[in-house]
Formats: sequence, structure tokens, C-alpha cells
Amino acid sequence: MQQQAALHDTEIGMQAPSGAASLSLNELAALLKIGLDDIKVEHGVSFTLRRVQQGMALYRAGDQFGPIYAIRSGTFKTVLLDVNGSYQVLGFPMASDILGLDGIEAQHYRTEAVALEDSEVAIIPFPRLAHLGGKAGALQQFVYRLLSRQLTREHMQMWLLGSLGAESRVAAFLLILGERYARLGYSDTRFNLRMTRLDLGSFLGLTQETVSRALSRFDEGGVIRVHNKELKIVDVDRLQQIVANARHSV
Amino acid sequence: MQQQAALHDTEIGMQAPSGAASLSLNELAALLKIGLDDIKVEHGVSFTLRRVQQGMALYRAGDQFGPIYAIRSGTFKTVLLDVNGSYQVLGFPMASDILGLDGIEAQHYRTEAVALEDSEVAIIPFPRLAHLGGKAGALQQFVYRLLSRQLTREHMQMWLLGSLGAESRVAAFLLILGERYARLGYSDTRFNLRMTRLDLGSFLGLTQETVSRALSRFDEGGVIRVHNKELKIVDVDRLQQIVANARHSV
DNA sequence: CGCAAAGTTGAGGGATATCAACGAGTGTGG
DNA sequence: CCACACTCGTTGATATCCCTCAACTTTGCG
Repeated sequence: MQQQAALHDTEIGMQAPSGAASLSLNELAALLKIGLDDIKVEHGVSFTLRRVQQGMALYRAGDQFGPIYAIRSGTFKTVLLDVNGSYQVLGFPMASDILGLDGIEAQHYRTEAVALEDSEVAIIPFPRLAHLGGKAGALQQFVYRLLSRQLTREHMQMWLLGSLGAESRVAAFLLILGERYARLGYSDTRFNLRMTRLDLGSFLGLTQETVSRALSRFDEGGVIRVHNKELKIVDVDRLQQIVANARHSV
Repeated sequence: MQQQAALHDTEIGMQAPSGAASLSLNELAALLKIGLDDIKVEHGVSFTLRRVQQGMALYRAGDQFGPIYAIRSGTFKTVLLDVNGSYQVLGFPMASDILGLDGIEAQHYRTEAVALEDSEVAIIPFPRLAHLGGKAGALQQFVYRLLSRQLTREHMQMWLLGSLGAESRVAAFLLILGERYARLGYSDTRFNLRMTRLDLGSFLGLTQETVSRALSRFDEGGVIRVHNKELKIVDVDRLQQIVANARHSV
């Protein structure tokens, strides 16, 4: 109860009070175990530290994107929250790991980071940082967003692998693929599966037989129409229902 | 046979021959569906296009990191290759998606990208780009590597979820956690599990009961010693064997 | 001490991997 | 053009893994 209660009472954005120490760029580099190599080191750059109590959230899903955080001590869990309330743990970041990277593209955090013990993080003011690039920064901003977008996608994939049953996985894949085609200007209900069943199975954490059976059952049920690589989604709603029937949800 | 043979005959680094068109920054932005917003747009920046035939690899795991690629048309699969040869499909990138981001940190690609149909990509010269940052670039380089590192981690996680059985997942988790503690200067065989069995189950795509049972069996077998959150790895080799006993490995 | 959350253990069943055989599609060479 | 080889895909029977449900124990905390 303590943890749960604490979790709901979480205060966000509370800066470490007095005695807020800070880290230099070199110290941060050492913490992150990333060599500065030939990178030119600037002076005067420093990073404020912030303490997070056990059970407290550093940020929540949906929060406006602000800084990213380098963990100096302690342990967190990052959680992807489903719309209905089920959740998927994405990782257990510890000292020298980074929190908040997923928020870059959409400009709000997609996940939630909760401290599993009393912890300490260095605040890295990403938005300000991104505006320092100046003239040469356009492409760099691009790449930030691309990387962040990629992270978000893989979180979805981990959710799919971690909390859905076989048929739900296949159904979710078809819906997601449809959306991607739609964004490219193609039909979202009629497209080709360019990959083999084996590749699809590997991607979905299933055998090719299970993939094939799922597609066949959907076909029999009139949810889709499939012949080899040609696929047509007949009943989007039913596919979504199948996805909703997660295995061990919550 | 055709595909397999082609896959092995793959030629890397062959530039598109004559008629190699190119894209402007604005065109690239449109392709990637990323708004340039208030970003200052430079002129004279252009990106060469390259064609990739079906079955050909754009790059291989272990290759020296070079450019990243924006897909203009076609479909790829990205694959994580295990040391012994088993593989895990990580995704099916299509037009407007990016390839090669995972290579930034280690300076060599960790995955392999194979065209599932004849495709076309724009070459984004990342290394050159990274050096343009100038004075304000130190932090930015940081963040690139951090993002890339994070991607690599999540690829491992997808492999774990996609191709290991329950006990192998738990075993792999313990070994990986040990390595992480070791990098922080702690023992890699004696540490605390700061998360609950439920969180661990969510992370590993298992129920808490299955996690608990796996730990108990390891304990009975003398592979580990566990009491609540305290954990000691007794026999690293056996744990590694358990990981090697993947479920549907290939 | 007493309650609530966390963890463990057991019994049973359902979901999915495995094994096996067959059919369909595709490129190759006669 | 057709037979062949080979990959890919489908379908069925069976085994097994892991989830579900349930009871109990342990731990943490007021």
C-alpha cells in the first residue's frame, strides 16, 4: 500500500531543494561511460542533480517533454501504459543509463519512470541543448527525432511480444502494418505481406505454423482475406477486438 | 534458392550507377514526415539515392558504421544475428523509415538490413554530419550515442522476448543484470533484485508465478541462491547453458 | 499484533511449439 | 513447354510449456 499510495501522490518537477549538487560535462561523460574522444569540451556547462524517492515517478506518460535524465545512483523501472490500464515494463535503468529519450519526437513522454529505490539523476536540458545547434543543427534535429521515433516503435514491439497471445500479435501486426501503409498513401486494408511467414514468425516471436494458422483462422472467420502474400482486411473492428483479448493483460 | 544465394552474394557499398538522383533537405524532410518547423534550412545540402535489389543487404552486422539510410521506396527487414547463427527479425522498415541508427554508438552496425523487394534509399552521411556541430556539438554527440545505445539494448530485449523460453529468459536476465552491475563496479554474481516478481514478469513477458518457479528451480539445481530480493549466481556456466537452450532457435 | 503486498507452491488445462506430410508457387534446365 | 527441384505455405496430430486459479507462507509496516 505504501508504494501504491506513494505512486499516486507522486510530485513531478520538484527540484532537489538545498544542497543541489551538480556535475560538469566531463563528470557526466564519465558517468555515462562515453568517451569524449576528439569532441571539443566546453567549460561552464554543468548539470543539476535531483533526488527521487522510492516509488516516485520522475515523469509520467503524457507529460510535456522537458529534460532527459542521466541516472547517477539507484534503480528505476520504465513502464509503457496501455490506454485501458494494462502496463508493460520496458526496462530497469540503473546508474549510467538515460531516462526520457522517448519523449523527443512527440514532445511528450510516452512512458513513465518510477524509482525502485531512492535514486539520484542528473538533469540534462535537452530542449535548450537542441536549440544551440544553430546553423548546422537542422539535420541533427532530424536525427534526434528519428532515433526517438524508433525507440517508441520498439516499445510498442516489446509490448506486443510481452503481453499478447499469438492471434493478438498477428492481428496487431496487420493493423499496424495497415496504418503504416495508410501513412504512405496506400490502402490500409489491402496490401501485400512482403516478408515470409518465417520472418513474420521471428518478428512476432512465433513459429511460421502459428502465424499461418492465425491467418487461416482469420480468413475462415471472415475477418481478413488472405492468399499467399496478398492480404485484405475485411473487418477492422474484429481485428481490434482480437488485439484487445490480450493473454495476461494488466 | 535464388534468395538465399543472392543473400550470400550480396555486394555492399556499391553505389547506384548512372542516373543516381538525389534529394534536397526539404524533400528528405517531406519523405521522413518530419516538420522542419523553425529549423533553419540550409541550401545546397543534397542526399544521393541508392537502389537495392531484392535479397540484397544494405549493410551487415559488424560492418564499419557509415551512413544511415532513409527508405524512399520498398521494404526491408532488419535482423539481429546471434553468435551461433540464430536470428531475430527486429522490424520491417518501409518508405519514410530509417536504417542504420543502431550503428552510431559502437561505430559498426549491429544488425543487418535486407531488401524484401527492389528498393531505393537516400544516403544520409551521418559521420560527416556529426562533425558539423562545431562548438555546441559535444552534448549533441552525447545524445546520439545514448539514443543509439538504447536502441541496441532494446534489440537485445526483443531477441530475449522473441526467441527464448521462460527459464532461458530468466537466466539471460540474471546474466545481463550481473554484467550491468559489473560495469558499475559491483559484483556480477551477488546483487539485489530491486523489482518485484510482477515487474520482472512483465518485463520478461511471463507471469510472476513462472518467474518465481524459474528462480526456485535454479536454486534447487544449485545454479543460483535466492532469498527474496537477494540473489547470488553460483554457476555462471550453467546459466549460460540454460540461455543457449532457446525454445525455437533456428 | 494485524493487515496488505509480495512471494511461493501445487493442480490442471489451454495455447502454442514440434513433428510430419502435403500442396502451391517459382525458377531452372532439358 | 514441361519436368524437376526447391522454397514457401498450409494443415493435422501430438507433446509440452506456461498460464490460470487457488491456497498458503513470508515480509514489511503501522
